[in-house]
Amino acid sequence: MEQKELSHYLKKLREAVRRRGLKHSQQREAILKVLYNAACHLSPEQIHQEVKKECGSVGIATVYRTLAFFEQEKLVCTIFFGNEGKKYELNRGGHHDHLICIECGKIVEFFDDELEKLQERIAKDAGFELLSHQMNLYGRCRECSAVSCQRS
Amino acid sequence: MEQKELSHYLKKLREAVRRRGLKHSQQREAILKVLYNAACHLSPEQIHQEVKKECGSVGIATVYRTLAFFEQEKLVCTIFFGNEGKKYELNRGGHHDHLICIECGKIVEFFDDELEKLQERIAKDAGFELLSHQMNLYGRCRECSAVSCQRS
DNA sequence: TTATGTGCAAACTCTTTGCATTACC
DNA sequence: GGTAATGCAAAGAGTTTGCACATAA
Repeated sequence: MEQKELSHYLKKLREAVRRRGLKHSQQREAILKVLYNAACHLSPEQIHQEVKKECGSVGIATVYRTLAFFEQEKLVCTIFFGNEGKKYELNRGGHHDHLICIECGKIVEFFDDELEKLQERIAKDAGFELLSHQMNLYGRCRECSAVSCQRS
Repeated sequence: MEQKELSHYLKKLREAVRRRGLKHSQQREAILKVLYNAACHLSPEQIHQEVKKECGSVGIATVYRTLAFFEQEKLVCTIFFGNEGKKYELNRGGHHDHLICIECGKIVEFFDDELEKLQERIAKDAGFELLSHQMNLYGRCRECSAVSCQRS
């Protein structure tokens, strides 16, 4: 999948703001930048920390309000990671699912076409019109498996 | 899958209690009964309501402590339903996943062998030792799809 | 009798809301 | 200038913890 530039997402944000008759704000752009630069999925608290580095004083309330707005506008994807709660990532257009290491917390993204088709079939068989899904696979990554072998 | 009786699960509970050198308690059995009789996945608050009907005064703290214990002992399965938070169901032994209607909240359980195998393959390809997974499919059920057709 | 289990209330975490002030158009 | 956006603090929801008392072994 081709990497899009930050300006692409800033443009989408400005369009969404205009469409809804809202006003531009520095904070929304700053939060979008943080999400763009993030290597992984961030919690609201983590986003708050990052945005403060860039934008001085930013309230956590603004982070929550902005994330809710981004979610509605599909600028971000929300993922629930078990006990770790909601996390956010920039919606770069490519749907994917997650493998999560229960030892070190590493998250690996993957996409599997066969899986997507299978889900469609399952939903159809149950009479459901499928809109979205979330699949998390929990396990031990290669490194952590190796470590636990050494221990035992 | 054959339906097991309540006594089967009570026995498992008593074994777990003995194994850990703990003491029997009425509240734990009452909570187990509630889970056994539940038609669907219950939130801690719902479990609390049900247990109070049967057992007079039961603290919400006891419900949380007991659910944590049941979870460790694999007597219950925990499911995260998006914004609705953690829910619990008795572990009846048969793993399954969930289809969730975003209109009416209906939850349909399903099991698909092909899906299980596919997950194993995906995890293996990524070097993960798969321990568990959760897959939720979100969509509109047959009834709700029909209603929204009428509206439009 | 002694350790575990419980209920209650307080504490804590995460998230949302009200309101005065600031920033955008 | 008018309206939306923000920061702060307070309020809520959900969950956990401390402690005195109750209860099982």
